[in-house]
Amino acid sequence: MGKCEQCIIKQFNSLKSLTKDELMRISNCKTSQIIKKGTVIFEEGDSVNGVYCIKDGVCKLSKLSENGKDQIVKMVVKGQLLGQRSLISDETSNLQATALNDMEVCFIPKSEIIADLQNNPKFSFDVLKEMALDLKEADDIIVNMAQKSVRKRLAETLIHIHDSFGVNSDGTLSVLLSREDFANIVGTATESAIRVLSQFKKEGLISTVGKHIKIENLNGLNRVE
Amino acid sequence: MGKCEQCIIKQFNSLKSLTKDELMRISNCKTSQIIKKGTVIFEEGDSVNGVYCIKDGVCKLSKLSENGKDQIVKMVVKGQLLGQRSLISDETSNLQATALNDMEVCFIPKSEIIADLQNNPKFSFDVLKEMALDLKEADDIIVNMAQKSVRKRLAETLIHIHDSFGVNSDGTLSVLLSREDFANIVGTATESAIRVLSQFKKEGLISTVGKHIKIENLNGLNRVE
DNA sequence: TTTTTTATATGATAATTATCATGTTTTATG
DNA sequence: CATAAAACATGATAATTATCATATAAAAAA
Repeated sequence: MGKCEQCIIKQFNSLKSLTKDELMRISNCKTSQIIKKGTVIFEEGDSVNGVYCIKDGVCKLSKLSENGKDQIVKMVVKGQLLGQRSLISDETSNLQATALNDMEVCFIPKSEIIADLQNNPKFSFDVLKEMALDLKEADDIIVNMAQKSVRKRLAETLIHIHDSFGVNSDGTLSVLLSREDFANIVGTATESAIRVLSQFKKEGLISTVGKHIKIENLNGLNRVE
Repeated sequence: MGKCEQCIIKQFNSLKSLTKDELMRISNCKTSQIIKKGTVIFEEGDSVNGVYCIKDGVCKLSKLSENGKDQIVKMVVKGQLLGQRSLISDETSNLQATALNDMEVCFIPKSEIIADLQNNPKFSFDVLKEMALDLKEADDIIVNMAQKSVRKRLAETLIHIHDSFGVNSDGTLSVLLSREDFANIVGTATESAIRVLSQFKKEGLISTVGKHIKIENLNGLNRVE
């Protein structure tokens, strides 16, 4: 099993601010896991007793609404930490995490890392920074949900996935989502998401290779209202 | 001017975790301000160089959308801190803060308190906790915006204001909002908010005394779909 | 107080989005 | 491979919400 102090993934998240000693200690108690696509990593109400450092793959964070739909609130990708909030609060999770593809993660027990949050100000400040960024992004999503059309939100979602998570060698979006996932990000009915994507295709804004989506006209997508 | 170390307001926010020495130092550099209703405390793009401890009054945090509407993302009331994010990030504010009534605040310059965030783990952990709570609330709002009707959202907004901010002696909601504010919380057109409130009134769920709203049937409001 | 402005109210209509129905394609499974 | 299940697609229609128009009431300003 790899050693945290040598792992390059940590450069992309707050674990980079831990000292070598702290990393070595964590390395000894972490567990490395392979998580299959579709697996629920934790669900609403679970006590998440640690953080997951994502070495590979993507997962979605969602919350079940009373109408039975699963609203996706955020996607967490390779390099990022999952479950940071479990370190800060003793409450159970308010979100569900589900793997969107096969993932490789390291799980660090809360008991092992919580002291570092108290003792290493650089680390806690880093966590604070990430949380502040998450909050800013959440605020933006609220505004989008409240004020923009489904068409616009879906266009922005495609652009966001393109810009933040990148594309495969053939130009298709590297994060593969079902139409239902798109609907659950945008907050609309699955049929509506399908319809809008079909429309985008007709307009030449995107193309599809099987389930994979490729952005053909980024400027056009940006101009969608 | 009052002294922070003797001020009871701090019990309601993370400042309670500062030591007496830290509080005394802060007390010497803070400025006490009266902010008139309607005043913009800071706007999007401003660098907010410190935090406001709210001794009295309420303000709204909003973000201007491209369609010209001002989406209200959060309300900050007496006892809470405003502008915590300025301590963590050097970015300019992504939100505008506007006083909803006459406010009394203390402004603590960032330069004076930033070191405490680094040196006092109890304080920084407290800030972290509040940020985590804000994030959880923001996630909930995203789900509501995405999945619930205007009618439901407005009912929930009334209940939230009732439960979190309390009522006056006559039972009316203590936070006085215009119909436009309600629309901007719920993310709908002002006319729609007006219509739904009129409907609630007809149904006996609420009553109005001038601009003031009183919840007449809390269970009924809870049952709104 | 009178005037002007702003906020509230409500109708008519249009636009957006959801829901239901149904068919096709793709993917999983025996 | 055959068959079942899931995902995708699209039409028809209903429900929700926005927009525009206009009227009234309340608040602010002269």
